[in-house]
Amino acid sequence: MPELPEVETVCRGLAPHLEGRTLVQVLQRRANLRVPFPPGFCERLTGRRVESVRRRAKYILVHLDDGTVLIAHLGMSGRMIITPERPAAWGAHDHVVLETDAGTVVTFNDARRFGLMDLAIAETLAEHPLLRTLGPEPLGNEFSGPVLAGRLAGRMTSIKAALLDQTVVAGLGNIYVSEALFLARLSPTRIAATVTGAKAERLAAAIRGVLERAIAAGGSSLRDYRQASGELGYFQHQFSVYDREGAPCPGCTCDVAKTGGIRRIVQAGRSTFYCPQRQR
DNA sequence: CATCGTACCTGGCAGC
DNA sequence: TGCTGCCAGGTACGAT
Repeated sequence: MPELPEVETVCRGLAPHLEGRTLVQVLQRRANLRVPFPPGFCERLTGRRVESVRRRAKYILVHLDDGTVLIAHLGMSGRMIITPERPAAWGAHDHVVLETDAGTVVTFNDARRFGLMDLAIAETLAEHPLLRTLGPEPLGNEFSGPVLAGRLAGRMTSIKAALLDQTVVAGLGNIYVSEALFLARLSPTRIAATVTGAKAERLAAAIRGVLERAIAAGGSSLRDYRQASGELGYFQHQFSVYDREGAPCPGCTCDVAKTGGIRRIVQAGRSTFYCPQRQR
């Protein structure tokens, strides 16, 4: 999955093809993804004009002219494929198809089906169960060291696990949590509640910085992730620690033969990568 | 509430 | 060349 930078990249790729266009045909090629589609899914979208394509956390939000909002999540393996016309044959995991009055076709493809689509009403969007409990947007004006520290207060779990919790801060995933903790020089095993003051300032700045740089690079292309345009992102070449077990720490000068370089541990069932010398 | 383990689903890859 | 087991960007849910 795509984390915040990949979802942002997908939204930016979709916007020019969807905004201002009318959805002339919507196909739903199976009954459910991670959850069932809402009743009347295709009918409620067909004939509607798209006003905007936005992002909240890792959700894509497509606002339509009647106040309906299409909520889409890419899960781990979801992709939006844009083609100038309907493909000759459907792919094995092409689940939803949106065709615009320009003839452009957007196909939602998701092999693992951890993604989902739902419909909401614009006026009550923030109260939707999928969005209601989300923490602040890390690229928003309201996000800061003190805000982050406040949301970590009282949390006795690791800072790694806390940052993966979308109610603490929205949009981070397994890659960018490792990267942000490295940049902030904080150990992933540190108790979340101990990240206060200057440490929280460092972490908030690291989160914002790494997400901004990843978006500028078009996201990270690992395995099946691609931009909506089909292009690869390039941020994976800039990872400091993620998937770099045993590699030299880019911030340290110590001998890899002695330190073992970047270390991989498992927290809450997921890989974490970090430099034990540099991160405390 | 906070926290943890588990489940969901498919595909790619290393190792035999 | 198979086969097997492990791993993968996420989230929800139940148990404690």
